[in-house]
Amino acid sequence: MQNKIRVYNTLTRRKEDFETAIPGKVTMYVCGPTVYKPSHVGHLVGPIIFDTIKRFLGHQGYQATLIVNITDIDDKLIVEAAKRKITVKQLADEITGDYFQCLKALGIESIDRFPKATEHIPEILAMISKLISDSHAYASAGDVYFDVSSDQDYGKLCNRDPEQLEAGARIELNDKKRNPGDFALWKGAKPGEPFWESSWGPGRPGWHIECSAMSMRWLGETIDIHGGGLDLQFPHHENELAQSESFSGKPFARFWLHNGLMKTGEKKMSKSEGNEIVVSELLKKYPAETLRALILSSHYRSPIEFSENRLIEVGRSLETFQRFYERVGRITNAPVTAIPIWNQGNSDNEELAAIRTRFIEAMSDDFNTGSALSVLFDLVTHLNRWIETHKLEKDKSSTPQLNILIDGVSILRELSGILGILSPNTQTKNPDETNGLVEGLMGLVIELRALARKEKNYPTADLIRTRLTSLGISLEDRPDGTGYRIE
RNA sequence: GGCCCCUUGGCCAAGUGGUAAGGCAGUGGAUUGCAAAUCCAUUAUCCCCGGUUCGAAUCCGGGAGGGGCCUCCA
Repeated sequence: MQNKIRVYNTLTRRKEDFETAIPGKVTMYVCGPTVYKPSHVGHLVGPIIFDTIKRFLGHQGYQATLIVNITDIDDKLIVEAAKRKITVKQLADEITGDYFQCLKALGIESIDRFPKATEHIPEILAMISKLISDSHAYASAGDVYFDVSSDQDYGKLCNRDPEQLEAGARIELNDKKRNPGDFALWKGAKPGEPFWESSWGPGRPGWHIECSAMSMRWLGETIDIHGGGLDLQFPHHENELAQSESFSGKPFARFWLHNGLMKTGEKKMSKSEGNEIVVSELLKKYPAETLRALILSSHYRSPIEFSENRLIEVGRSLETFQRFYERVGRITNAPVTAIPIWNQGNSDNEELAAIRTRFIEAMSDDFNTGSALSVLFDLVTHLNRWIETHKLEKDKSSTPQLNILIDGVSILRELSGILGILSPNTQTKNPDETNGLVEGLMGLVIELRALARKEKNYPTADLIRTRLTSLGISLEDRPDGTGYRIE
């Protein structure tokens, strides 16, 4: 029943058949944010993509579990909290709240758990202890380091020899380390810093160990999908992989998926570049679905150039769907949401079935959302053409043709739900529109204009329309009457 | 310096061996009193040079341009 899914695996650098450890189940771990500054657009790329992947896997019959961690203890948090004269906890809570709001706005509700580093200190300590006793790590003056030379495979994820890594020679010099490439599992606390007690003295976890500990705690020693931004491939994921497999002796993740990075002005968007677009600010100006659609319009491994122009362009393309929904609503005399989603695509109509198959195949090929989205445009064009060919706007009685339209809408709702976009009525409505006053006034104006048109008083009719346009209201004379849209 | 990736129409973007999806913008047509919306049509020497092949955007080699990682980063 399940379609064959192909996935690009960073570890092997090729597309592979997607097979999970337990048939029918998928465990997914995606690296989340370090919560010290509000989320920028780049931070949401991963969540949007992996949310979409989970939706699709669910649609294909998998039972998927998705976990995204929150890094709530880290040097950057300590610095930022000190700068703002608040505690690390206060800072983490505030920024985590911002992150959750962004996720909610973007329709990301599929994440099953958000484990926090600070809530997994016992697991982290246990893991470090075992790594030390297995000679994969060593304590050194209050710190604990992972011994890179103890791992034969080190470098396999990013396809590099340890010597090449050292050749970079930009690794921080630290005489507590045996090898320059060794990385901290535990960092001894300096005076005034937050700390947890440990056998090696007071301190805090290193950056990478939390993900290993939390991934294993919630999903087991081998997970199916480990995801994150391309910039995490090294050193973060390489180190996670090394310490996890040294710890368990088992493969840490079956598939490593890395999403491309958001760029602004040719450069990667990042806090350190100082070119980041804060999501909460952006969402004041643009619907969240537009941002989501922008990200899904290209392949997840490609870099995305962010600009407001792009966002406006995508928003414009999305209007086609909203207009279509309104058009269908007028034909069926009910909101389009009243049309159920059958989720099985068992339309008798061959053309609809073929379109649906194209979508599933696009998604099955390494989650090609851009290609899948184009299928949805084709579907709407097909259905608009269907409406015109069969004059469904003029003859609204129930006919086989109308039923096929409804089949098509059901499929559109089903498929767009996988991408998490194109939901009806999600465009921000003008609040005035809901209180009935505008509606009443518009009815009056349209009636007056209809009278003028009847008398062939076109200058007056056009004056009304032009003036409304300048107010941001467009009139549309349709076969079944005049309608209006507020921009 | 090392490792990796990208380059498709005005812009964005699918497409890994059989002669180019889709979106935005533009143009022409249908429709309309005129528009809008919708539909139809239309816009590509696939960065350059060479090679492999009956056949390449797709594979190989070289070149140019751009990006990522090697340090915190989604």
